Amino acid sequence: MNSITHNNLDLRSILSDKGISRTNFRSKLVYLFYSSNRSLSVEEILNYFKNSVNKVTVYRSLESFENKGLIHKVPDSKNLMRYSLCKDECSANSHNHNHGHFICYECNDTFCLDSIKIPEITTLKNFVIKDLKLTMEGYCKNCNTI
Amino acid sequence: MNSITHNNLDLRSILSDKGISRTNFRSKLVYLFYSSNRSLSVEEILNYFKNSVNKVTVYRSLESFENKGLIHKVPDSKNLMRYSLCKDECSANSHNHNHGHFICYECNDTFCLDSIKIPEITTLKNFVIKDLKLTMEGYCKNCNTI
DNA sequence: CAAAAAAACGCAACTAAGTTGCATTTATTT
DNA sequence: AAATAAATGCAACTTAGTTGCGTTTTTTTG
Repeated sequence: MNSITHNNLDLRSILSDKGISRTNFRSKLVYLFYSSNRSLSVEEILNYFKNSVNKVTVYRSLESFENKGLIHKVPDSKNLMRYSLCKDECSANSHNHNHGHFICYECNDTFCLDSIKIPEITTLKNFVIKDLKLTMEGYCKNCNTI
Repeated sequence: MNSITHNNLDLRSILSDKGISRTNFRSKLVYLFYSSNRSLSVEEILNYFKNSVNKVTVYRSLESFENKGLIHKVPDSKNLMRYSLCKDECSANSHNHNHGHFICYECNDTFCLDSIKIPEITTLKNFVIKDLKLTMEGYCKNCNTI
């Protein structure tokens, strides 16, 4: 029992492949991201692990995951940070998130909206764009009770 | 000397028109927004007023300005909140920010990019979009030293 | 495989942004 | 001008996130 899988993915080899140390906690954390398939906040992660892990470890693991191109940050308008799995085209050197995010006010879930392409920015002469985010907030398809 | 003007705008009547109390501090704050014509953080506002105003007052004034459709928040990826003047089409009931923002890593200034229109979102069935933000970060035309 | 090196971990203490309650002052309404 | 409503300042608090350091775990290397 030395491998954790999800949809035929060996999650522990994902850590190795990305150059992330395969500690007990990090293996469980990457499994949590893949199996829940939703964005997570630090608070949610701490609740999930029922305080069996220190918040410092969570912050440092998320930082490492982000640096190695495994997850990316999605800040919401209330200044709460959420973390979401990257698509394949992300790596340590370049995050490519050319799609929108939707954050639900009710359930706090984040949806990566691949269908919404962000237009190429060609009108910004002499600006160097390092990061680009299209963020929507409101009520998602599950929480929209109108 | 009972009016503060900027580019023929009577800034104090702007407060009255929006239904915001015309206190000493709020008059100065709205003048600061119009005259600097850039986004501001709470820290920058406190520095500008050299601690002659309490941070609680700053937060509550900004909250009031936002509720009345005078300014809007622009969160950056480091979870630092910035505040920026609204365009005319904003009111207490609806903020319409159908344009992108650019935040400079170097000078922290925020640029409202009216030239970049955000495409209409038509593909999100059963999602209720309450807020939409296109945010870019990098180096602005003044700080881009390449 | 064992030793050495590097990285991750937990703890405690800290920082910084933002909030709350309440008494006082200032603005607005009548 | 008096009554009412809103804004302000203060102190204390909350919450997210950070830092330093000694210990444990993982990875590298011979």
